[in-house]
Amino acid sequence: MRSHSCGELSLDQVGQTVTLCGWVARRREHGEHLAFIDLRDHTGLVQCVVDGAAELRSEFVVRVTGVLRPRPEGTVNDQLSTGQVEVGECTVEVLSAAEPPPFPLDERAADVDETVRLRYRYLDLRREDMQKNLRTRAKINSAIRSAMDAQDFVEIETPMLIASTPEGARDFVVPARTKPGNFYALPQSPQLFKQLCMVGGVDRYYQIARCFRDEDLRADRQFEFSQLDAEMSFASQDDVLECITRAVSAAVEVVTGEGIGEVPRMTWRDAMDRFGSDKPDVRFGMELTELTSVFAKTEFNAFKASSIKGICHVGAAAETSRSRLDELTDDAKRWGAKGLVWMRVEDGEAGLSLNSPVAKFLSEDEKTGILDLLGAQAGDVIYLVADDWAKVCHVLGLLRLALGRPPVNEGGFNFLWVVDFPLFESIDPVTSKPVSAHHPFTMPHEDDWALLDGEPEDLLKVRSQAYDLVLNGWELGSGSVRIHRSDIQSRIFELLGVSAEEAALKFGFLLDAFRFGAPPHAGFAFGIDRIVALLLGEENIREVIAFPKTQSGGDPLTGAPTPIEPAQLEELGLRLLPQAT
RNA sequence: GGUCCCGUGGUGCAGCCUGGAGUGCACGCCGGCCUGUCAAGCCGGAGGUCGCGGGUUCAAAUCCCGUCGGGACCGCCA
Repeated sequence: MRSHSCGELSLDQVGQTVTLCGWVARRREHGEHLAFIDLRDHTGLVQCVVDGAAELRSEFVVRVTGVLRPRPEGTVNDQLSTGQVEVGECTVEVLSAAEPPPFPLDERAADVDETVRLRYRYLDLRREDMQKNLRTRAKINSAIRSAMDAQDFVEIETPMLIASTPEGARDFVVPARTKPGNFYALPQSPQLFKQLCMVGGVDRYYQIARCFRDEDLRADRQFEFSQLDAEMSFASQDDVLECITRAVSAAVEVVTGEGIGEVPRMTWRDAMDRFGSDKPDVRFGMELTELTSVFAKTEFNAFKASSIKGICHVGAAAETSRSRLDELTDDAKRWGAKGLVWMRVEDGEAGLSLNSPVAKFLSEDEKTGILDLLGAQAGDVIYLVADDWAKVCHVLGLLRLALGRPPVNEGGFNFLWVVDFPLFESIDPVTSKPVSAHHPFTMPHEDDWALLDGEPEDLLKVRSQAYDLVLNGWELGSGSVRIHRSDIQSRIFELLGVSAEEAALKFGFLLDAFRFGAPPHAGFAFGIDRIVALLLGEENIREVIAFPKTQSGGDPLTGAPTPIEPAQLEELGLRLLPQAT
């Protein structure tokens, strides 16, 4: 049907008769007998010179046959990769007429209401940006698969219709026609199946898996998403990090032409202390500074707290108005702080001085301590939060991002392994049982096994062999060394307050499997949508998903979700509640 | 569950604060002119339930309340 693609044409093919197929991207008429058509396919644009174009309109699908020739002197277009040439002596066959598109299919589409783009996603996808994103995603998937194959991982597909488990995120649920009143769940991840693969002697498993979580959507979260899911037998944490780093490196190489070297590591504790986040964006400084000891004997009631930290926004005093400071204070309160103390650093008669509503409550030693530890200079703005350690880190971490985070496409690709996550994230105030930070099959750090028999506060100090991969402040994925010893697993369930009966009910098949000879194993999973978005400089994963959903979980193109017929409900043994109709 | 922002011809915006005739700009669309343009140019034209509902008012795109849709975020996402 065609001899060439539009974007591949260059001076090399001059003189050849070419047949091209594509869409009319633009038409420039110069009277009855001269017009220019920009013909577009997935490879790009090329200019066709035609004898009148009255019958052609935007987005008509045409086949053009003509002779490729150099453009006349002075008409070369440097903006276009095919700008040296044009197709002349054209005959044009209309393969499909088209209505005018509802929005411009060029770079201006970036400003169009996203709902409109999604309603006409098939038009949106014709755009160069979207073509690039889809094709880059495909290449990244391919590179990741190659990297995993080369490391002897076996690609295995796991079921999409599985048993629901109460742990973790809210499940998407599918009614079972053959067993009315029962339900399948869509997998939140293939977690249990990949561990069963290890028991099954697979040794190394991987899959680019579709996963489903019925939780509120965000710029970096959809109901359904893809992850590289992997699991290794007879492997340590270091083995996993090395293998995953190779896959990530292959993905990066698709976009930058270069792989990544060793990925730096940071402990969870350091990440929280210095950046106030378990997924620190290390593209910029403004680190949290520990100030608790400065206020050990303070007279200022608001600072009589177990933890005080501060951040210094260098040189920001001039640009930070009083109303902006009030906004930031409101933000801090929304994030859970009791308040936010701000201080403008100014030149005073005797060195630096602090301009702040609370300055009068602070001693000279305290003021000096703040300035010294933060290394503040005149013109800086200092923010302080006092509360318990976790709250202080959380609030200042969010404040740091609000004040200093660079645009998504700046600062390069700063991968980071965050290691030594705590095994338990908190003690439930009602049951006084610890709550798993990762999942209950995560292996505690060997050095901390003794703490498992200690007091509740000791439990919170237990580190796990769990690790996250972070890129520019986005959590790309997480993994852990799994518990393969039944004595340790029993102890963890005991601590979590999960009875043997309950464990058997929820995870019995896995625990059964482990009784038949489970190899030590460890694994990881990272989000494809996220890594592709970041590598392409997109701040929203919808830009790298062909048919994404809106924040409320709808699809403007198909109208999903929709009601179903009463007969369908009947067959499934379901009846709707009055408020659902 | 919560906070904030947005909604005006097909598209992007201005108008709203300070109420006074659907007013304006750019693109697109339709028609005409135009033989070297490339977001072609020039001339003319069509195109509107100001998201929806209610309230205040002599009068509402504009003020108030509610609601729907979209977006960002907190919670949530083992």
